[in-house]
Amino acid sequence: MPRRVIAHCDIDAFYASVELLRHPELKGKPLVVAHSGPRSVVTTASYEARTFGIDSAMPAARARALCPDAIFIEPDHKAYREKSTEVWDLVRARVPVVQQVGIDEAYLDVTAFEKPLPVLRELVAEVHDRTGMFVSVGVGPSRLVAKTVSGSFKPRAFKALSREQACELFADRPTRLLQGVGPKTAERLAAFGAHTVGDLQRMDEELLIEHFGDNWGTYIKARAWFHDDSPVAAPGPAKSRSNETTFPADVDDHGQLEATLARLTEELCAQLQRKDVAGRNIAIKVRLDDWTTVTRARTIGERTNDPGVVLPVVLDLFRGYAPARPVRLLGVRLAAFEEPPARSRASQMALPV
DNA sequence: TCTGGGGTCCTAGGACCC
DNA sequence: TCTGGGGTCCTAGGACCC
Repeated sequence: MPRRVIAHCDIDAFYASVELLRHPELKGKPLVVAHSGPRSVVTTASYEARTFGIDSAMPAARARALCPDAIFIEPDHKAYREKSTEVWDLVRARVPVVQQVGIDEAYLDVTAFEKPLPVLRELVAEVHDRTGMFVSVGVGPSRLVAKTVSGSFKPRAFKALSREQACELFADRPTRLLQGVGPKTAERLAAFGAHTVGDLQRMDEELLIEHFGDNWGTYIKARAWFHDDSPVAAPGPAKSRSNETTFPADVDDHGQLEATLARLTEELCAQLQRKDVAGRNIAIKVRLDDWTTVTRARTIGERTNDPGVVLPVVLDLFRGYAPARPVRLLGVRLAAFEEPPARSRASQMALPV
């Protein structure tokens, strides 16, 4: 793998920062962007709110308990999309290889620049001047190093680290720091005594492979040493689209559940029609009051985005499962957007010439 | 204080075909 | 009466990410 210079750019407290631009009088106050429902979670907390222990994905009710004086703002996704476009258009105007990840993050391959850091400095300054957003930047030989650096030094991070420096600097941090190690893997690793990145670095690879499988064992061991050769590449077209909703209170009336499935299906099909894609795989998702999650799927012969075709399948899948407990969440999903596979010889022969 | 919504990728097992 | 090996497609669940 030839030498690479990768940057990870992350807009600081993105949604909260957009709100502060529109409501400058709130500057310095703890700000929480979250929907108002009883089961909503925090989308973004300003850094003032984070000092109270509030963080993304936390139940909004808990955030309110932690900081009763925090100002809660309903998300305005249209405004965030527009601001996001402004920011990443400026980035793409200066850097040709950009992989956007979500609304507020991107990886940049800046290997081709003779002096990447000054280029990135100027970019951060320009983005702030023209959009009001602060971008944290981590730089390293891989996406993993860049991402870990930006995440560890934000807000307003600007730092470059070699792989060796990352191995040393993050050795005492929890394994969870590594992108790819989620709560479950961190828990399993802890059961082997691997609590920190350094512990994982020292762990016997054979033991990891034995317990985590060939792929995953090799992968997390490499991550602990910050080895990562994944390229910065624009993602391909979407492989699936879905629409789901959590009820404010659990629902056990099947009439109401089916009406919700009909609405979700209509909305999803309308979205697919706007994007001019159609799928052959139709799936439903049902989450019960005890948090068990069940999916049922069916692949049909022809691609479709017609609710008249999709809804009967959705309802059939739902009736086949017929949840016996109150339902918390319902979802509908379409996938398999690519051309159907070539027909088998048998079915070809069955067709008239 | 109970835990959103939109995605991706991986695994395991079964059906079916050659 | 017992029993191959490989490949593809599909379903269901789970982990993870933003």
